[in-house]
Amino acid sequence: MQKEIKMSTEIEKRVGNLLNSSNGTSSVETGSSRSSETEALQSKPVEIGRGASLLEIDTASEGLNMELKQKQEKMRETDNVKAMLEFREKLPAFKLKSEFLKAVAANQVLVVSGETGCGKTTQLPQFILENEISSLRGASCSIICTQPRRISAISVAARISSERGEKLGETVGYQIRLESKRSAQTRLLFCTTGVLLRQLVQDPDLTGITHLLVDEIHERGMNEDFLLIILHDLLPRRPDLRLILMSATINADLFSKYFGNAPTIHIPGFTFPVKEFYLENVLEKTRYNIQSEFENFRGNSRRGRRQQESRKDPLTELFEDADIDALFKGYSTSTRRSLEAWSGSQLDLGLVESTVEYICRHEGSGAILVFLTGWDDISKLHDKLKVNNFLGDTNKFLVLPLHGSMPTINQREIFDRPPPNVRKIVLATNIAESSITIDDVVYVVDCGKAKETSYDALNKLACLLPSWISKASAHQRRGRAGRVQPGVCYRLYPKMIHDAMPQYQLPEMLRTPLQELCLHIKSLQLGAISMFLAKALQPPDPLSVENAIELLKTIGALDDREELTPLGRHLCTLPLDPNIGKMLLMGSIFQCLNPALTIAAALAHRDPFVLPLNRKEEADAAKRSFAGDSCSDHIALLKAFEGWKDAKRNRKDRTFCWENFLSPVTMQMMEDMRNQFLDLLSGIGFVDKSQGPKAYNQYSDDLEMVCAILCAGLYPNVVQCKRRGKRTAFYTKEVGKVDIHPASVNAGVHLFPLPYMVYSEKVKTSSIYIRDSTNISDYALLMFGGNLIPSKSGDGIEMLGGYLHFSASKTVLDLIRKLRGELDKLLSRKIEEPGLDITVEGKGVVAAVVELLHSQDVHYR
DNA sequence: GAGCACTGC
Repeated sequence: MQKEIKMSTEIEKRVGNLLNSSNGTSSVETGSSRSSETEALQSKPVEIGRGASLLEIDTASEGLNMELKQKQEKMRETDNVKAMLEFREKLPAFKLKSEFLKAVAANQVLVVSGETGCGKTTQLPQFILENEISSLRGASCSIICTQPRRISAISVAARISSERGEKLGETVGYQIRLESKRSAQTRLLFCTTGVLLRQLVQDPDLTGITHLLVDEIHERGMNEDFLLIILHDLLPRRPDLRLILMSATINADLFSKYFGNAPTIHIPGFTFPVKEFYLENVLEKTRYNIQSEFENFRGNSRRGRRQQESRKDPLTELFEDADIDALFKGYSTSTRRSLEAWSGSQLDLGLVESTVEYICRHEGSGAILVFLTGWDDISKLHDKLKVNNFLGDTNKFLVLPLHGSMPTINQREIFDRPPPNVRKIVLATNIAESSITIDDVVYVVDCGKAKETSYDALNKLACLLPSWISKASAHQRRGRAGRVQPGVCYRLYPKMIHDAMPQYQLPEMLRTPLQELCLHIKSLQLGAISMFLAKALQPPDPLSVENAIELLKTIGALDDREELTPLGRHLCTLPLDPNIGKMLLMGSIFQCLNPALTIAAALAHRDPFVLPLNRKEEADAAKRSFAGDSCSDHIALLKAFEGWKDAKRNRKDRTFCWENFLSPVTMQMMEDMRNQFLDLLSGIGFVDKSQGPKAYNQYSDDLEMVCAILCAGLYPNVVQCKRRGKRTAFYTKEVGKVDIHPASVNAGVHLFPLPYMVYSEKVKTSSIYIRDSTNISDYALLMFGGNLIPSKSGDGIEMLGGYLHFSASKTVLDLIRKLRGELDKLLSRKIEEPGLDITVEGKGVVAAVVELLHSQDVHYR
């Protein structure tokens, strides 16, 4: 589609005059649009600073060694610590203390496997600390233990401090993003894996660290897998460093092999037994009658179903091909009929409800935890339980939804024991599998599925689809029932399906886009990206790696030789997705600092808008009112934050959040992250804090400019809006037609003032959705999008590898090319020399760009 | 005509 750009002669004249008025830029080559970012940013590396290491160690002094030892021994005599010790001695880990310490002394790498409740996380790091201190090495030891989640870093550090009879932050501390409790005396530090990875940029050899424990590696998170590759390379350079890998029992051998058959210690678990039932047993107990969704089709319902649904997962197919009558001979007719009708691809909420009802009627007291896949299931089951009210008295039940985006997420009710005779029923997603632990759960109902991300490298598409969980996850879910007493787990899928489940989930590195990881690899100077990633425990698909590198080149972070450009080096210092980092930098450069900080914080963290169960329409309206007529989810986020800041000044922030369906915790996190970004921008010279906020916000209230900055950052995430009669259809280069996500402020809007959208997230679920979007103009794209390529016919401009075409009169084209050329020159100078004041140096160019952006609405309506 | 797994710097 050729897009014609009509510019009024008046605008043409005004923009031209402004451009020509700019300092010393009269000798512009008009055809030089290719000399933009990527090329111009290649020279002059930016120094990546070296700072202090995570634990600052005093030079080991004998006096301090003795002092630490005496203090430890003195504390052991206190009643408090004695009582703690009594408890600790009952943990399975305690019996292996000396074996563990011997193994640590004798081996550089040790793998410890242990089930939940064995005490490995709280005891093993503590054993090392105690041993070092009593061996008079307390002053020089420096133990780090990484955790995948912030909460566990804090809670484990707090637990160990109290077991030692100390205050948190003395010898035991923690450090997570934007929050730490540690001191000069801290010898054992719990941090998130992400914090350690950032620290590695400044201290690649982990100088001074004596012991490193990496916990929960069986989860196969991206950070943990990444860290293991780095450590694999680091160990030969640091023969004195001790590495202890901690994993659940399941796949300890894999890690041992990766580190040259490192010795393995196993610690038995310490939880109560949990009985398990599968679908066939549950049906026998509940007598629930599963109705086939294809009951209306002629003949065999299963065959009818198979004809209806073309592509199914192999597990579901496996069961549908099974001979039910032969396999389940001993079972009742009604169970067999239900098994015939059961569909593995669709959750039967009636079955879930009936199982919950069965537990309430026939089992003893104790909370029920139901694992479901998402918001929809939780909402529907919640309504069903409330409406059907199967046990008459609603006061006897406390039904609580537990979903990361629901406003109830921070309520204490979830953890509190309900009053006697009241049964707590928690309807949860995967969040209750490892992030949130509810102690009093005795019954688990597991639907066997979870929404899982995957990455389609061919279409460069992230997917979020419900799929069967792994045996490891099923085991973990079951274990949630046995924390305080023996429990029961009701699995709402046949045993046959369970037996066919994959042993483990695919590692995150194989399920996610890799651009942020690739940038991190470059910043740590770990060599060629694909060579480095090939060394992983399970290396990602080369095509995924290629896609990530290509994207980094497109946005100008890497050059043709895959080396960091000056822009790329700046992006390395920002803990953000490269596109969002670029948006932030561009915002600070073009005088939109406050909006850029806010939008970057909102996109990097979770969505501050909560999704309440019953007041969806109101929540939707609140979001739309923030967006006004901007046609932008990003502007809605910005306005919501600004409103919150105002409310906070008047101490009305709680009410403001409640009325506008915002999460107070997320808003606070956004504010803290903004401050961190501001510090980092100041560190690399883009912001001079002594200048005050006004110095960087000249265009912060200029909507066109803010949207242009979004375009600069989010490119090449561009959507074409095409009019189809009274509606608009949306297309991307990679996957063709897409839909606006129904939660977007742009959903249901039929006509847009401007011809393009930029977005930060595109996810395939039931359809391919653009989750957040901002409507932008041709001029925003021409000034801040990708490089301008002359079209083959010579009378236009192309972008996005020829996907977008623009045509205009020769004078207009020349003006656009000239202006863009000047803008790119200014930008590269600024990026090489962040202190440069573009309001002085590039006054004319910037003014001309602003003029052009403001004229955008004259040509599309 | 429709929908929002979960972490982390």
